[in-house]
Amino acid sequence: MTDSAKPTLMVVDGHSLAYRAFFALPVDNFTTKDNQHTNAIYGFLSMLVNLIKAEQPTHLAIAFDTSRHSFRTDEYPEYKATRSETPQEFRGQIPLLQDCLAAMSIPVLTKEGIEADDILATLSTQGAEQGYDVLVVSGDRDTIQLVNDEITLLYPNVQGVSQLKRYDPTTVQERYGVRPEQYPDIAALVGETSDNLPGVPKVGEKTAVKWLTQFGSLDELLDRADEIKGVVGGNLRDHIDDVRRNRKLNRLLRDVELPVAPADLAVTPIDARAVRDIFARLEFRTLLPRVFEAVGAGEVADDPATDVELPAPAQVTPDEFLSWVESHDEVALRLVIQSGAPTRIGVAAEGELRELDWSDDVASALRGWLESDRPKILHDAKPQVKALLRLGIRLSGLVYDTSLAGWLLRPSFPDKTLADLVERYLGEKLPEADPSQLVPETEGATPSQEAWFALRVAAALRDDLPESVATVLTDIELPTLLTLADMEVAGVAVSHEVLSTFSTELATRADGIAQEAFGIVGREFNLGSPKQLQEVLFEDLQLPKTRKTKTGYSTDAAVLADLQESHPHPFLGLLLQHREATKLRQIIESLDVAIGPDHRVRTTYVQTGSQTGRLSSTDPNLQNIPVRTEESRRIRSAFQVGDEYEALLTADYSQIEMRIMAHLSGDEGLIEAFNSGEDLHRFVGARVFGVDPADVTAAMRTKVKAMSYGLVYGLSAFGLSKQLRIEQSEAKQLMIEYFARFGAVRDYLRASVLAAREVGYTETIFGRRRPFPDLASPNRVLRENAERAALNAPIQGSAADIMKIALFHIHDDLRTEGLTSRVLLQIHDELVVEVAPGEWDAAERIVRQRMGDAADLTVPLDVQVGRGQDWNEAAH
DNA sequence: TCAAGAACGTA
DNA sequence: CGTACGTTCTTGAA
Repeated sequence: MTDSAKPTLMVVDGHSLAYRAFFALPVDNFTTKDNQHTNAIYGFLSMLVNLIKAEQPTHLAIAFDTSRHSFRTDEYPEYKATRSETPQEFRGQIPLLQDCLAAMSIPVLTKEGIEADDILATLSTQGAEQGYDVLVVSGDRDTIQLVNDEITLLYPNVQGVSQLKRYDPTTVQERYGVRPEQYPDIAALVGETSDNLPGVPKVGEKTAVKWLTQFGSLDELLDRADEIKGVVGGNLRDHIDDVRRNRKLNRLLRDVELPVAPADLAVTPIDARAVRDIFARLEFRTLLPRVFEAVGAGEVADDPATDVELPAPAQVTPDEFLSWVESHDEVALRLVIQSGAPTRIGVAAEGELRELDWSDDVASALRGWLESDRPKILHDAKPQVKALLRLGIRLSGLVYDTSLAGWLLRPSFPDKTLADLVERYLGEKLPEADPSQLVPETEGATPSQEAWFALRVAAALRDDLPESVATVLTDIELPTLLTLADMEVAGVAVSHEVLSTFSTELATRADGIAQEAFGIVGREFNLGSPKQLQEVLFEDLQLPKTRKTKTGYSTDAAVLADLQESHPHPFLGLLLQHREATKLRQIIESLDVAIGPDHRVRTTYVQTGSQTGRLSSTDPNLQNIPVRTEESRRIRSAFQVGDEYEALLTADYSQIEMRIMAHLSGDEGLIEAFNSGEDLHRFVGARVFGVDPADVTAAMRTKVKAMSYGLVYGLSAFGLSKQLRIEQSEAKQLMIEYFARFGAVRDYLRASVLAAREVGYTETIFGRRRPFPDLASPNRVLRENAERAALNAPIQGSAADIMKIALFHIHDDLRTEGLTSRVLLQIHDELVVEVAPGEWDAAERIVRQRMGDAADLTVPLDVQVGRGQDWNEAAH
């Protein structure tokens, strides 16, 4: 251990150690879901954490090479020339590693034309002179020359980076037989293959050490080279120039000009929030606590303060509560909800808190205020709005929802809870009771205290939210929230009878199929197990191996269809049928159990559930009810008009994304297509294939349709060919022809991604933003994924904006016109409305008008409306 | 008990 | 090697 009286300076060669980690750790275990390799980052950080813990450095820096080019390559172009290109998968990790280090407040040092080891040499020399114990951590043997009484080298073993060997002057002497400063002489004689520095032939470490001991120094040896006898003597004389060159190149620079001195490298507190963010992005879970432990809890700069002084809630009477809230312009409100009903209410404004238990008296005292436009700030308002709705109270004056604001600011990183936001935007800790303890040690925050936190988070978010995004919150998301609350409370009537009949049918059929399949295979097994299925397909039935997955070979529907074509086998068809039947049955079952006592199913729309601005639907998901096949639509026929209502109305936007594409790109051809009244794909097909619209064949239409939709997703020729099952060359030709007629579309898409790279985010027509840091990533896979998503985001996002605007306007119109009809479901581009007796015409008028006018585009928004007793019937 | 992966439903 | 979601099941590790 080091002398505790002296400060310890640790300097690390980031490049060489990360490179070793890169080869030591299997990449398969260290790849994020979006394909970023992280093995080098993980390995390096893991080693670093262990080092920090073991050595407790007071000063720390990591040095990196800037490029292959350095003053050494200037002098000797062949230097390191035989090294194979560092893999892209490695290089892509370096910037991310440096981001991690930045978050950990560890200085990263680089200098153009200088190698990391020269930086280490300079810093360690300075450190030793200035009275530090110095630890050099490097995987490069040249750093052995730095070792002295003050400077210790930690050098990784062959196995990797988990074990580091300590070299002080004694161990160097033992291992190499010379003093540390003589090591470069040995290396010069022996040569260094990895640096492409040839030494003297037939001279190894043994001989080199013997010579140096004999002659005392390298200069002396070279001067008296003719005294060496034999073949090696001749070799030495022949290669004297090489040896001199090697010695020159392997001397590390100790006087590099650096912007920092050892004293500037004092260990500083880490940025806990930044570390958490980047580790989450890299999907490091176990590393986080190790980092915090190594640096010591007290040294976490941003670690949320747990001892924030909370204002005390004042318990008041309902009347006092009311007069208090009425005396404040803007208050934060928090309702505690249990089993869907309020149990307690708290408010906060200007650092003061008021709260009380919920009761009928409270409800009647506060109803007026709750339903007034007096400004209210909530966190995750929807469940609270719903609880009030069930009591017949319609919350109004919702001016801010911190959950929505947090999501709008960072849609990719949903800070779900108030605690998350408090930590991120206030750097404090929201007191939470430990739910795992029956009698929690720590008291959770009271409702008014939570309101107080929400109030302050709202203030912080208002500062951070760009104006256009704030407009999206106020003009789109908040009205949408109130609409969704009504939709969720309403639910949709679903017939258990229709479902259970169908389910029984499917179960019988699936059993029959399974038995038949087992007969063919000759044994019974679990058809739902991909693993067992692979045995059957590729071993028992000897079918050719398919596309590889992480765990084996794919057996998905597309692959099975391909197999069926190339190697027809009755089992394959049965398997597909079995899958279909069991899948439908699953969906039916999950729907069936969700039916409430009033025969209605209530979903929850997650307003912060997507990165593009779309809604998502859970418990159950009503946005993925099957529709594609005739049979599966039987499930939709179970969604029926409720008692007291007359019909279901469905309304959907036709080709909304292509219309947005036409609007955003300004493509004359596409705009004409939509204004012509002609079927879009027929029109496009006519242009692309140079025929009359009437002569567009079904095949042509299919192709341009796939192309048009593919455009919105950033489709490649490869993907297009795969989907259409045509040659890649044909797909390529199709794309060429398409863009020849609709070139502005391509121009727009290119420009849009380029602009996103510049500003770092995409924007919808209405100003909703989505950040795309990866557009600048050196990792190709990551970057190209980001490019496709960035291409799609403004289009899908604008469509989502438009639908939300239409949705809440329809909702509001229905109410202001005093109608009972109500919106029940939103499925991205479709709405389902339950129409009360006698209200059909009014409802249809409102729906058509509001959907058609939701946005002012250069092309019309076309709306298809259907009517029926059930969802399936209404779709026509 | 949990997380990951495969598969598959929707727009 | 096409975007955005949620759910179900199996499997293997904890």
